[in-house]
Amino acid sequence: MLLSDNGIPQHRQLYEILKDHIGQGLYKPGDLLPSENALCATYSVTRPTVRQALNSLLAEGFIKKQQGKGSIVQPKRIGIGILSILGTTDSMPPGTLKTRVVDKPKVMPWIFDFDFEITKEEEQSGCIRMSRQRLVNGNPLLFEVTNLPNINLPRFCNRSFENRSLFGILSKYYDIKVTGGEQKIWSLPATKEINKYIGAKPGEPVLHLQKKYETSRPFYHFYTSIWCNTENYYLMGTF
Amino acid sequence: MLLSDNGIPQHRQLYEILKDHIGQGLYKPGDLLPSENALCATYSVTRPTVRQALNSLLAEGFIKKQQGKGSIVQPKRIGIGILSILGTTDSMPPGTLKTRVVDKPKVMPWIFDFDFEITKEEEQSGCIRMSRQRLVNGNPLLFEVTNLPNINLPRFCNRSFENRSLFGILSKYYDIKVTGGEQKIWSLPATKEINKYIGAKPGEPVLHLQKKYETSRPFYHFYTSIWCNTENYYLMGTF
DNA sequence: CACACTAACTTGTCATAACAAGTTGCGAAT
DNA sequence: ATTCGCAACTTGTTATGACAAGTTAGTGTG
Repeated sequence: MLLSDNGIPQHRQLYEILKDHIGQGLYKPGDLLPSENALCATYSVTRPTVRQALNSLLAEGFIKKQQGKGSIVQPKRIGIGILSILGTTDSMPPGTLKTRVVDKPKVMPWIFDFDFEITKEEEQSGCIRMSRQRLVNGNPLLFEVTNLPNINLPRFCNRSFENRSLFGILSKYYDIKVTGGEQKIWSLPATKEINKYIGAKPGEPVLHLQKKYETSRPFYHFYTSIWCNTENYYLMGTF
Repeated sequence: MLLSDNGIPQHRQLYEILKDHIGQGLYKPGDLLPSENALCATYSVTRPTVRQALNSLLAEGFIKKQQGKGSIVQPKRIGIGILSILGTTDSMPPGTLKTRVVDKPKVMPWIFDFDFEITKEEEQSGCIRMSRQRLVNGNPLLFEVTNLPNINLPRFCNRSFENRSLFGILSKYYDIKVTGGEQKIWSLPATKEINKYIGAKPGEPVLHLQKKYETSRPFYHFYTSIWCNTENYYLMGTF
């Protein structure tokens, strides 16, 4: 079991493999991952590579590390990683999240209902805007509006996003990977509009996130606004 | 300028130095830090050490890195890091945050108004509880209740926390450093009690965080609840 | 003058090596 | 049977070296 020489760094490949294994239950919460040296042997890489992969898993809360003991798999939690670099889909245990497209992606002028500066080039290119509703265990919990600059994304508006990950589509078809970003968080009363999608009665407190994502394509950013009904669920993160 | 051989790892020392330099304005937003090789030479360490320090600064949003260019100092933002591993005090630009102690630290039985499990040992030891109000530019914005297990913290209740950092006191006097943690975030209506401290009228949406901190002392955790008035400010983070 | 190329930077990735520090289990001594 | 201590693990830290990949500024050509 070794890693080929495509363009993807080895530590990234190993990260994906281990994340999948944890997601599939091959390692259960409380279990130890194979030791760093064991992973080195299994995948024919060296410790710096393995440690980079493990540090990514650590940063996103999938494992904890304890010196002298090992890498301990953490229990899956609703919303883990939604505050970190993961997309909404990747931050939920597989199967718990359903996505319903409310407004299909459509090219339009920018609507500045989010609070980040965009560049002139982004503004002139126009905006691809879509909105999606997210259901956790059948309950509508999140409403998400995504704005992407309309730069070199052929056929984007024709793709299906029903129950599929935006991050996955950007990565697979356009080789755009999310490298980081920033977010703003606050609390506000639900509006009638929001009520329709996440079932929070108008006036009830709702969690609001605005995110700016940076990507592997230079100067290409995109922006999402998320409204979250936190009456019965909360967002969770590790640090 | 070299780093001595005390117990603190070199990458940690370099991290602190660079964080201070950025905080003091020696490097301004948009500036490049010295290159990795230059830092190696200046502090007589090697690249893995420098890169570990820079990665910590990156994770907490103080810098961004760009391949081929360098490490770019980021603008200071209100609340940066409050969602990450930094304490409230360390996550604000120096001078903007004032702390007022509402209830001095006091030993008492645990009050489970927070939503984390604690161990039997923690429960039996009792709890040191304190509450503080945080003012940003003179405006009361945050109300913070801290619960620590009463285990081997001599003279803790006699110390002054007025305008001082809990993280700093734990580190300086008890050699307890925060190594990580988890948090839950949701939105709820302000109560009369909360209204007194952060000026949000009862019923208005308020941001609520509950944090569990893990420390360098094995099995020692502490817990904070934070209420935040987000009418005019928001919390911000990077990822 | 405008453009293309190159050299000299930067960070990113990865291999190899050694020792420190924390954890665990086993075997010997009590 | 219990305890102690050591050996064999684990991750943490740090050094050295090499090459890949992205940026920038200057150089030379058209």
